[in-house]
Amino acid sequence: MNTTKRKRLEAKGWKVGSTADFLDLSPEEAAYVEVKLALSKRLQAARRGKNLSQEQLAQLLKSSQSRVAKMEAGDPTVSLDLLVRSLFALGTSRKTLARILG
Amino acid sequence: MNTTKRKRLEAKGWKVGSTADFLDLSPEEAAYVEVKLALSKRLQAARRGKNLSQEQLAQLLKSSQSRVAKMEAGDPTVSLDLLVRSLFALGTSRKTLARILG
DNA sequence: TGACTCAATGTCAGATATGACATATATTGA
DNA sequence: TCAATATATGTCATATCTGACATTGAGTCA
Repeated sequence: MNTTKRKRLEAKGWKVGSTADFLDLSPEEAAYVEVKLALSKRLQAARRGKNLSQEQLAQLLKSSQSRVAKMEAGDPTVSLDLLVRSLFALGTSRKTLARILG
Repeated sequence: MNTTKRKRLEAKGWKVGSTADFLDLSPEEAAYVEVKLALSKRLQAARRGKNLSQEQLAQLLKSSQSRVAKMEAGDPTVSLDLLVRSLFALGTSRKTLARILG
């Protein structure tokens, strides 16, 4: 996805609405965004399920509270890599990861 | 994963061997690497299945032949984001993606 | 009220990924 | 064999992501 489109999404606040809202996204781009959002949600759920604060999770990940917040908010500057590694760090299995995506 | 570990992996040529070879990887790191490798393999299979050269795929992705080669080789400098977006660009569905991971 | 914890958001310097390019090494077909 | 074509590998400037920090606001409890 190019930067232009990202900024547009960012401006629109694509973290909150349903993915169907995002106009003029190619199917590939939409799928990619959906995947990221699904992982975001799951990350938050996993963290809450373990009764961890964002700060605590940040320590576990050797990251920062603000980045955790951005991960959970579906911020466009958060990579899939970081989301996936964070989920693994929380004990999510490959199988579960697959379930999230499918 | 930190750079140090990455470089070690890179030096060892972690693209070729089985993932079990990679000593002293935490379970999370191993899972992450395995996921990337699985996607790499699938990308190459998908490309070949469509009888596309790396150069042709690169054009489709607006990337370059060398980066496609690195994606397929499981090069550590290739992000999950790029792999996933590339698979989507080749028509892979979310469901299929999930199957690759699970 | 005020002190405290948690989470959201903006910014930025440094780290990492990227496309592009050069070049080397297959692989293929005549 | 030769010459195309395909793929691998190294490098680099630029783009993007990252952790860290500051700040804000919301919620809780006494």
